[in-house]
Amino acid sequence: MLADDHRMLREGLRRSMTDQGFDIVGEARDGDEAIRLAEELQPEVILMDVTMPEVDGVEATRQIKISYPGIAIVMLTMHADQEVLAAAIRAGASGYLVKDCSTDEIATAIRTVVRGETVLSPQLAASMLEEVRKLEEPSPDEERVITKREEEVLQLIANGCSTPEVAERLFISQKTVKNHLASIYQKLEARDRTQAVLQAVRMGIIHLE
Amino acid sequence: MLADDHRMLREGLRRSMTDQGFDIVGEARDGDEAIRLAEELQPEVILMDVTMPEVDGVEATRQIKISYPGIAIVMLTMHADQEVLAAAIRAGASGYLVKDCSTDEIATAIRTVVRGETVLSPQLAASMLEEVRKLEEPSPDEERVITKREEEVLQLIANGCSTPEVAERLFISQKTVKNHLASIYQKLEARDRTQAVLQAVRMGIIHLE
DNA sequence: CGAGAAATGGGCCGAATGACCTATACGGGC
DNA sequence: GCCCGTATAGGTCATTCGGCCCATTTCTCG
Repeated sequence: MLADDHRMLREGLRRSMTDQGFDIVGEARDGDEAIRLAEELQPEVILMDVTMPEVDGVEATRQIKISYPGIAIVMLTMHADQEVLAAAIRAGASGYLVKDCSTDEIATAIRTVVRGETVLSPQLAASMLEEVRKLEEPSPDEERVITKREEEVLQLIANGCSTPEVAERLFISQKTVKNHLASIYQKLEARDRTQAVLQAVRMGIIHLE
Repeated sequence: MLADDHRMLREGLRRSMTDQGFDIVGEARDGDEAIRLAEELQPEVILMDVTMPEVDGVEATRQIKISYPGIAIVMLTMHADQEVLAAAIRAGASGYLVKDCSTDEIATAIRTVVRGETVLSPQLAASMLEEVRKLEEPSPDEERVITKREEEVLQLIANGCSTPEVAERLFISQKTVKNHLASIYQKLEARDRTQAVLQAVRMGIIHLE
């Protein structure tokens, strides 16, 4: 079964999947219709676009999987987006392909998911890995709140240095360290070094070693 | 090409993959041999066990992919392990299957990876998602080092309380709070509250709100 | 050229902090 | 019954910490 809001894409998919030996039992133009048709037609596999009017593909997937866990759902998307990918698989999707893949690839994916396996486009597998890898730097830093020097001070404090030790390592006086800290407290709305460091970790400014 | 240190498994794979229409051009018994044979035979796909003598499958994958990015490598493993999965895909593996999957599933996986896509066993896709989801609770707490009371103190400190405030909230004296902190410092090898809280966060004892 | 930010530094002060010592009470386990 | 860990609490002390006042230099940007 197909679920996509673009007629041209649906027709293209229908033709190529039919050529590949699949039967298209129905087509939905939005998430609501996908849910209704899935119930009515009980397809083996649904090729579902992520972005659709009314109800998006992820939500439709969630609802269909609740009622009919046996229906395998392959999400199609225009762009490799880790967030959406995670949401889609959490919703129960068995596959996630970017739309520029070949009809052969889609056919292979369908054959894969009906066997209970999961298929990801390579770009998405990569981006998923990125997400796993970066447990740090979650924020691309909309704007640099903390200056370079302040960041150095913060990092040293996080690494276990006291004020005198930071001063020693940076070759500045304790007073300057305190001044930097005071500035940091203001910017991070912290009232002591502990809160400042925690806030900095949350914001991805500094990293736990 | 096959790479596995168990003869029985290699022979089983060779037979079933041959039945599925694939040609097995070579078999390796360890990671070193896999690297040498991959270079010599230039297989389209390698089915590679993760655990092998000499050089493990992940490292062999990395080295083969550096020299021959065109060779697709499907990792086989006994257990669903997120860490290894991440390492494997970072090393360049195109697929990651648990060994209890059917020969049909392996065949489908091979056909999928030669098309440039990525295949994950559903258990692994699930565990990968878990890893993404749980940005907290990374350690299952091998043993409870910190007592319940100490944990309460730590969490309050992490939430921004000073010693007097912790005392107030827990209805104990400041002195007791300090005693708990001193005990915590010993156990976490920290010398101040900042280090204690950071260490506790690293160990998953407390959570950033 | 002047405004403003960043980085450096000083002094003062009260509160918080951490190290060191002690002590009592309540559990459970050997 | 005794030991040990946990939780409670006290005291002393030097150090650190953070708030508040201030200043100088350098640099960039408009």
